[in-house]
Amino acid sequence: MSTNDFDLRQFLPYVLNRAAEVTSIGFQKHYREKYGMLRTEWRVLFHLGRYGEMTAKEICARAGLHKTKVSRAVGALEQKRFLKRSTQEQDRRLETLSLSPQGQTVYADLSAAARTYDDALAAQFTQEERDVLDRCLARLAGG
Amino acid sequence: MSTNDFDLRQFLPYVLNRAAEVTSIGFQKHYREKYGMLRTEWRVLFHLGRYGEMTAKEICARAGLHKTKVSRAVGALEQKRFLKRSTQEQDRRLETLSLSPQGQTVYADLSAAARTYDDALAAQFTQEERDVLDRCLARLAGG
DNA sequence: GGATATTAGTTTGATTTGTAACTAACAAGT
DNA sequence: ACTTGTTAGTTACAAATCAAACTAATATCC
Repeated sequence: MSTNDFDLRQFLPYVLNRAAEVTSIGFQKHYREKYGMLRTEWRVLFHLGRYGEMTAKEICARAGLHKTKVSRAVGALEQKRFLKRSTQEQDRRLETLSLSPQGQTVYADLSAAARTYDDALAAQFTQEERDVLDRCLARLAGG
Repeated sequence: MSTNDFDLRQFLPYVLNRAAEVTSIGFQKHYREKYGMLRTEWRVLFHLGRYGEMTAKEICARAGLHKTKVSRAVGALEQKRFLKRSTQEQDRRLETLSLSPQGQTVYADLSAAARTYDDALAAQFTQEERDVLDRCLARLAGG
């Protein structure tokens, strides 16, 4: 049981983190340089743009984000006029969040950039590799 | 070109990040709860334990970490008495870093835990899936 | 040999994140 | 109605990160 037969380069949390960092930095410039957004803001914007209006709670659940992160991201997106809040009548604790027209434009731009970026990443793999990769990552992330 | 045919769940940077977060949190308790270490400290310790003594510069290159992160991690590990520094004679800017006996014990414990943890993760996959996954991640992380 | 440039590593201050306590609205039992 | 509990979201403070400026040692150019 030597300690020397364990290689960091095969330790999944490590390799996943490095791959995530590398690929994230590449995409970051799209939302950061162009719109001054943070990663969580981008995720929140994406969820609203892709899946339609919803409450902060729902975003937390779908995106796997803590409510304080979502709260701050929503505040920042509101300041940028990318999203609107409207308190629900039947339960005034709940706010329905939705993108403004400007937010929708930003979403359209960024989702197109994301697709292009993802295609470039996918070009490194065969179709079969990509299928396996997606399947494995979904299993890891979903649990 | 609808914006609605792009799914976040197939966007590689997003899925990689979620998988990395989920798997990292699971392993975190081993180094955090037991030894009060941070993720960067654990990475530095691991590099020294696995690959032998080296300078901070080399750790930066191998681990893909910024020098400020390494500097702080080295300071923290030194305070915990897990590593020693020794200035090189021929170039006194360089410090050779190496684990103390105590640090080696910690490394042995954590690398064993890492292997167990990784085996549990790997159990979700067939051997072929795991091979493809490792290959793809290495390609993404290495570029 | 002395000015200038590099390099290894550290420190500082601003930004970002995490944890936990907090407010406000609603629900439910008595 | 009124205490108690729960839920949605915010705020406050501590911890962590990032970028840029800094120090000290060495290398290089004239």
